[in-house]
Amino acid sequence: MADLPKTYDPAAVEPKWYARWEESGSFRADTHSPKPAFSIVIPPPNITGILTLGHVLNTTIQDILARRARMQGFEVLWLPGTDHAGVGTQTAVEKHLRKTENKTRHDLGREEFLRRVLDWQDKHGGIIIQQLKRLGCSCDWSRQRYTFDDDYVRAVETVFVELYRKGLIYRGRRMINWDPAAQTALSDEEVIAQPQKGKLYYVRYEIVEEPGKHLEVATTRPETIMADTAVAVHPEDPRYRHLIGKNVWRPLAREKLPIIGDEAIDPKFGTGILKVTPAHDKVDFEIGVRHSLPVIDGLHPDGRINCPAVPELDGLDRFVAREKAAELLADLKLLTKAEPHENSVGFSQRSEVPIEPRLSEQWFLRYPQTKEALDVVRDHLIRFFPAHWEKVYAQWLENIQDWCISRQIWWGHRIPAWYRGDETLVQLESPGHDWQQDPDTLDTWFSSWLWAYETMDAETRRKFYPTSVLVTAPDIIFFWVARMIIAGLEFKPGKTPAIEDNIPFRDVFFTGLIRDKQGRKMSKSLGNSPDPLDLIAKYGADGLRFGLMRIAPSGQDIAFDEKQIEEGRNFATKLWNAARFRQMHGPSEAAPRLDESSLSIYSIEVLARLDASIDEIKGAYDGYRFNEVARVLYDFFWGDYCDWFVEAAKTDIFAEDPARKVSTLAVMDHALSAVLRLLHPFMPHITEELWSVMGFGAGTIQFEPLPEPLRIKPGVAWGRMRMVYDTVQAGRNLRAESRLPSSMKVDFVLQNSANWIAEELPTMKRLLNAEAITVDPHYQATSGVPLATGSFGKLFLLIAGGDAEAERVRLDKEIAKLESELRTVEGKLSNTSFVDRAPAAVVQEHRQRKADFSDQLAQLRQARAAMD
RNA sequence: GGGCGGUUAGCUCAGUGGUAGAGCGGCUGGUUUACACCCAGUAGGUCGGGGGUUCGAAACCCUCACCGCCCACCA
Repeated sequence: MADLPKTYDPAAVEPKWYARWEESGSFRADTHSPKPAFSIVIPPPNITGILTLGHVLNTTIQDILARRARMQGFEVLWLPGTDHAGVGTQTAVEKHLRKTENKTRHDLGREEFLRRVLDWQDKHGGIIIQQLKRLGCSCDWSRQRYTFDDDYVRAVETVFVELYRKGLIYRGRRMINWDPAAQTALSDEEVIAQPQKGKLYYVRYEIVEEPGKHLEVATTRPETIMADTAVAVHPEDPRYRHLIGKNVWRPLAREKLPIIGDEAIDPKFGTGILKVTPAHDKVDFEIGVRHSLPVIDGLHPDGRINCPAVPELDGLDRFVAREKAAELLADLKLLTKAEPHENSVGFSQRSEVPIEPRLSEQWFLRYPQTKEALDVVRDHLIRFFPAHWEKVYAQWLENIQDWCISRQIWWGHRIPAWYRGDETLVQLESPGHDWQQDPDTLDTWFSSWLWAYETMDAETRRKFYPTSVLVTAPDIIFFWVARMIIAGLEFKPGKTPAIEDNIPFRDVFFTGLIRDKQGRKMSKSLGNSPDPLDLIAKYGADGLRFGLMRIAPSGQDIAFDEKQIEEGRNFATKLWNAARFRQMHGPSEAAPRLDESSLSIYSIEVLARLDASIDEIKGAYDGYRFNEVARVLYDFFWGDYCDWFVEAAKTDIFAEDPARKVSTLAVMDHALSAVLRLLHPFMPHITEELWSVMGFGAGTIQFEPLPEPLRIKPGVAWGRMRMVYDTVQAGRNLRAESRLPSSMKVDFVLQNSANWIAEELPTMKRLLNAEAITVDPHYQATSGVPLATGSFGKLFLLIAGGDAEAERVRLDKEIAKLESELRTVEGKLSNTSFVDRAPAAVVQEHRQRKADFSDQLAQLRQARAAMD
């Protein structure tokens, strides 16, 4: 048995064990294993991403589940990989290009740009994998996958072709969300509505048939007036219904527009009249379809105005044009007013600019299996933790719209569609040299939704699909979770066609979001996201993991505080030192023998509490309450085991009776061994190190079975132990209330007649730091003796050496305190700049205090001298 | 507009019908032979407001307020 160093050094221990685990193939999943299967696929981080606290939370939970499953005897597959992250990666490379070469991707051309992306990927890709390893993640790295692996790409394309042939994927000219910065279409999910302060402009449109009379229209977007093709009122609106069928003059790019009636108009908003701009608004587009209105596209793809008829506006950025259009209208005396107005504007999730609703030719998916996807969650074939996410999920599926899957970016899976003139072919291979492939790529999520099974070969799938649990953040419940469920149900990759064999996972655990202390989301731009690698350097991976898990309540947001990580580190140190203490008293037993008849009451107590903790931990795991598991382990180990049991056990350990010592050390071994195993999923490195040093098992802790409760029966021990602890607590309290230094030796008298107490007196003396404890059922105290009453009877505190000794101690304290204060004052007064510059009154006050302190001190010293 | 979370000690959070808890921070005391990344003690809370159910509510019901999130075509 090696000696344990005085302090635990995670930086040395953690990488050592990780390397050994990898070398020994501990994380490898065996498809031929007879053990039952447990599997998780990692939510693939972006290939060029770096580790965030969110990843730490997410992957620590997965690691905990995987490691626990191994100890429970499952064959575990934790399948890792990365995502090519289409828009995200492309944006990063474009930004870099602009900064270093002042070029856009169009300057380079598609081929060269993609070469640059691959360079970028080679340079930055995979960093996050190394970081995950540093955290201790027990993924089967031999199976690492990438959404851009050749066969994965082929699978994505095949799915596209298949869905096209089923008629579920189609190409159409429809209203989509256009990102003018990235210049690509986006799905509805990639648009984030944000309240925006703007103005509501009231614009007068002259009625053609009634010259001089106007209709007033309220709009937030005067720059799109040139693309108006009608004005609309509610057909029942008494103010305006007689005007339906007449016309107005469009105030910019003057043109005759019909006044139409449509139910979609809210008579209570603004003036109750809507300008209809079918090319630039979803509602307007639908109105346009109902009334066969022409569609005028008044914007360039980059968001500039496209309207040569109004040269003042043509070519201006849309937001500049908004101001300018208002000015033009004001000049024409057609702007009545502009009042402040707050409305909700859709922003691109990626480029953070307002999206532009735009009519565009794109590829769409009509979602299959939506009803089935609802059913599997509602019927709990797939269980959500916490369950309230079921409602959010259902709400989305019930209102689902077709998914715009084509993107006008270059980094991604190419759409397998081929064109020649008016002909279109959808197939994997090019039909011939005179055919042009569709230039667009697919939404990244169109590849991610196959992740749960396309990362596995047929054999692996037979053993490990469906996966046991998915651990993810709730912000991708629609992007990923829901779509994976749909993909599983649609493509049926399972071993039989049965629904339960094809859902991608049985449980979904939604983590919380990590926020900073002010409750803000962690973000790069705010700079409020600590680098997990720094935290690992400071506190160790185990400390970070445990600290984070202890404050991560199921599914609730977490306010991050580095203090919590520090506590995780402290807990690791505590564990280390408790093991050191055990080790100092001889070698541990791998299989300690516990003879129930010879156990001390403290042993029985700690074993019973261990039993209870094991039960609580199991219950907490069943509900994915990881913070509860961590809390139970922390409380049991630090409180029950270290603070009470070890301290009480010292009586036996330092005493002469070998039988009691052996028994107590056996209990320590049992408890430590159990704690190490229970803790291993949370703190894999230190537990492995201690397991090995203590010699609890011949090999790695990773596959050791978890401890089972002994079902120890406390009998009379519990009551006795409780009484001892109560006495100790009361005695410590007495001592503190009497303001005695904790180092000062004191005597206690316990007024109690139980004869078993004699046996426990040495332990009570130790815990109370008492010189002596006398048991006397008939003790008569003189008045004024401090006393406590409780289950133990009465406890009296006697100062060894009598009251005089107590007084001596008290005086020494006060003298020391006064001396210190006096030094402070004298220090100030000897500082010339203080004496010269401070207000005279302040200096005077200090002099007074110096005099007072000196007087008091003299008196105290005199009194103290008189006692000797 | 609809939905979902949350509001408990200075801070971060536990606690789902039975005497308000932990850690940190504060204060007091401590070189007790595992650990100062520690030990002992202690102060601090009309559990967001109001109403109701109950012998009893932090917890259950109603309502309001505030914070956060999600969904939604009010220009």
